[in-house]
Amino acid sequence: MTEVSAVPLANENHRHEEFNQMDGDYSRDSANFESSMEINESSNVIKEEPNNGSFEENMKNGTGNGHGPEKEQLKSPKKEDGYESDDDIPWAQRLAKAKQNGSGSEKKAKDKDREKEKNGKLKKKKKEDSDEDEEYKPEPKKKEKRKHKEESENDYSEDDYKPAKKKQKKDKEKTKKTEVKKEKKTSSGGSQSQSQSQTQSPKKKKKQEDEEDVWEWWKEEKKPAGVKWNTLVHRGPLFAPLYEPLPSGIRMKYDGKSVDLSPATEEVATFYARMLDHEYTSKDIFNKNFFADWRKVMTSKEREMIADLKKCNFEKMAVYFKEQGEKRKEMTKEEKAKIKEQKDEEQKIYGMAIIDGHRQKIANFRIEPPGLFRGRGGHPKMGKLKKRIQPEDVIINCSKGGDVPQPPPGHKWKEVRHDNSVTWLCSWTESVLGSHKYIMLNPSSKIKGEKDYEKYETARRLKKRIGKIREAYQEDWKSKEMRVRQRSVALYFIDKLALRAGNEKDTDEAADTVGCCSLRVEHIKLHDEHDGKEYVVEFDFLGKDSIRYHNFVHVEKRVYKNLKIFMENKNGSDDLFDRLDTAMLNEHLRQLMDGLTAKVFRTYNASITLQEQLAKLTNPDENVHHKMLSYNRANRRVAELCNHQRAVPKTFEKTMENLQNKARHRELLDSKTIDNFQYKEKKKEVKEAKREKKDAKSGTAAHEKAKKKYQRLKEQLEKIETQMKDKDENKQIALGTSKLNYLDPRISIAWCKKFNVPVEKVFNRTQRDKFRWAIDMIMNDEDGDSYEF
DNA sequence: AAATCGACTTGTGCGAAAGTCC
DNA sequence: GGACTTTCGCACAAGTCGATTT
Repeated sequence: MTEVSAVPLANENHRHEEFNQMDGDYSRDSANFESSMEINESSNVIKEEPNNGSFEENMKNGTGNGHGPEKEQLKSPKKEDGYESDDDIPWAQRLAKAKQNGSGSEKKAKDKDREKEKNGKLKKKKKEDSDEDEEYKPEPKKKEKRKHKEESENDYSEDDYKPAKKKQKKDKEKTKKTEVKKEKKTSSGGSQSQSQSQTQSPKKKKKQEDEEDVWEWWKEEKKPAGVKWNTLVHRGPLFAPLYEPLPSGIRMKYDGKSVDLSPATEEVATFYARMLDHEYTSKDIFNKNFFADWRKVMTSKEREMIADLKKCNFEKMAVYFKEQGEKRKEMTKEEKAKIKEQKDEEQKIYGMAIIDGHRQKIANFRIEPPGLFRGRGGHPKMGKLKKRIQPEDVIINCSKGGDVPQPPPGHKWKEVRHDNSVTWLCSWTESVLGSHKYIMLNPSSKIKGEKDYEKYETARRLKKRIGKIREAYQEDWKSKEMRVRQRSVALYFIDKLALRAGNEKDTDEAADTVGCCSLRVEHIKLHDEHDGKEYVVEFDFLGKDSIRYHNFVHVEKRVYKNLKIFMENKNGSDDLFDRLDTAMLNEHLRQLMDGLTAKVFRTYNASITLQEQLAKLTNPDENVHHKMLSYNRANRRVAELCNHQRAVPKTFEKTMENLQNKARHRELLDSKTIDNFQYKEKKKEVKEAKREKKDAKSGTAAHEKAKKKYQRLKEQLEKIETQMKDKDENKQIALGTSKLNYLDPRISIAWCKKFNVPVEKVFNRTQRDKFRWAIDMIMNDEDGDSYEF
């Protein structure tokens, strides 16, 4: 199951065609070009929001933010759609550059830029670079000059989204807005959100739509770059419940004897006890890390006594927790309802923030409880103690004024700040890796939604330029400069295989995983010929979350030869791209297109693949059920491309086993079980055939026969395999991640619209909340019909 | 100019809730 | 109505990428 077959995207030409064909879909209207120098300069000036009534009520004390009602935005020349030539560096960006260079004219700035580019190239030009088979000495360390200074502003100049088309419908839409509720409201009577005319499945309980207000931010003007909010009010984090010491009968044993531990020591012991039947506790690093950290919280007496983890017996604790778990399950309805009510209450109080006058859900308002760090893969820090977070560790970020959240009694915050250039509400430093953790808003919020929208807009812009970009990097395969060649080959992988960028990482701090730029020689194998294709690169490495990426990919001859060169005179543990890192790559990409980075390719290729596959697989005459099958298959192609396959879930295997046993006993075979039997049977046959083939003397007729049989059976097996795969398509591969993070929701929704599939079939409640902007844009806009499927 | 930091997105796994089956 | 499955949401780890520090 680990092997990823080469995805259909390998066919470059085909893809090119598709892109052009579908220009109308993944395209945009001419930019609504709002940026101006003034605004860029004063990006942190706080601007008063156009207020809606409830705002004041929510913000009882006003917000002494010192914001003035200034709202002048300089009109700048509208940029035409296009983006074709080299001259299309966004206007505002050029200005910024010009300023940096101390030159007033954008023209000059550009020239200077070109000069720099040239200089950089000349400087690098060495004798080593002759031609394709040049000899090149790998650098022991990658050290490349960064030639250009970064842009100082994130300007949104060129391709800001347009506020959705101003249609007359808008007024009607307005009525959909649910009331913004006051914080105080306790009357949670459910019957007031009748105005919701949304496509709601009738059987779904009216899930009290009272929480979040519908903020149609995509119809509003955008804030100047860098300003994330004008007012932000929230209640701070909800801390983990305090530790409750175990009942006196429940004790750990050391060396066979029950021991009383101090509360702190006991607490940490319970973390371990809870994980006893997890694989983690069998790992040396885990135990070593745990024990070291545990000892740190022990009293000196305890430390003296407890010297060996192996002599610790947590069994009694573990059993106790299991019992508690059982008890929880067996609680009465009333008890359960009570707990739920409590949770809802917490959600109401802590789970909401008011941002620019709108109530928005918070994603993770509960502070992570203490526990043992569960790193993935071979993480060097696994088992370390994740300490309890106290108010004194927490930084609060919110509006100035009286609505600053109060710390729990007897405590104070680490800091309260009012930084509207960031989106987080609270932050703290986590104790294992020392990295930052944040409380942020839910994906349905404006702040997240807008960012998501921008992401897909960038991907759309890439669509228009991808042809040229591909031409350019293919040209670079022949470059005299090794650094350029490496860059172009890496980019090719990122584009073709949707690899991640691959930042360097510290192996003392994290598991040894790689992405494109950090690939090492040992991660690829070159096959002059494989499976009937020539120039095949075999990738085999651990990527994010230590998920294996294993793929055989046919590549162009030039790429193949380049790889050979890159690998010359290197050890397996040497970097494949020794003259490249993500910073350089992204800097190059930024020069090709505003906002372009490595990850945009993943978004773009995922989205275009979905659209392409939907076009190919959808049959308008089929029923909704079949159409959904097609949709899921298209989605699955994307998941394959992104390598979002999860190991066959344990539950799935178990299910199969159970089914089989049942079936045997009751002779009641359902189709799933039959498939599974067939499959296993066939597999056995194949194995046998293989052995027969092996046993038969080569050259003899028997051998030939066995070989044929083997081939035939193998094919049959493959057929069954794919059939099963189809049936269980949604279980073998995790579609969720690509659906949530890579697929432009507008494609899915436009597809629904065109083929009369209810959106609810494709997106569940949460997803619809997250993608409300897209649903609105497509469903209420004739643009929605311009997608070609 | 590299190393580190900070903020944010992407990813998996797990537990609870919801659904299904007998 | 209880046992088992499947789905969903959340927790939180692990990436990306630009900014800041050294």
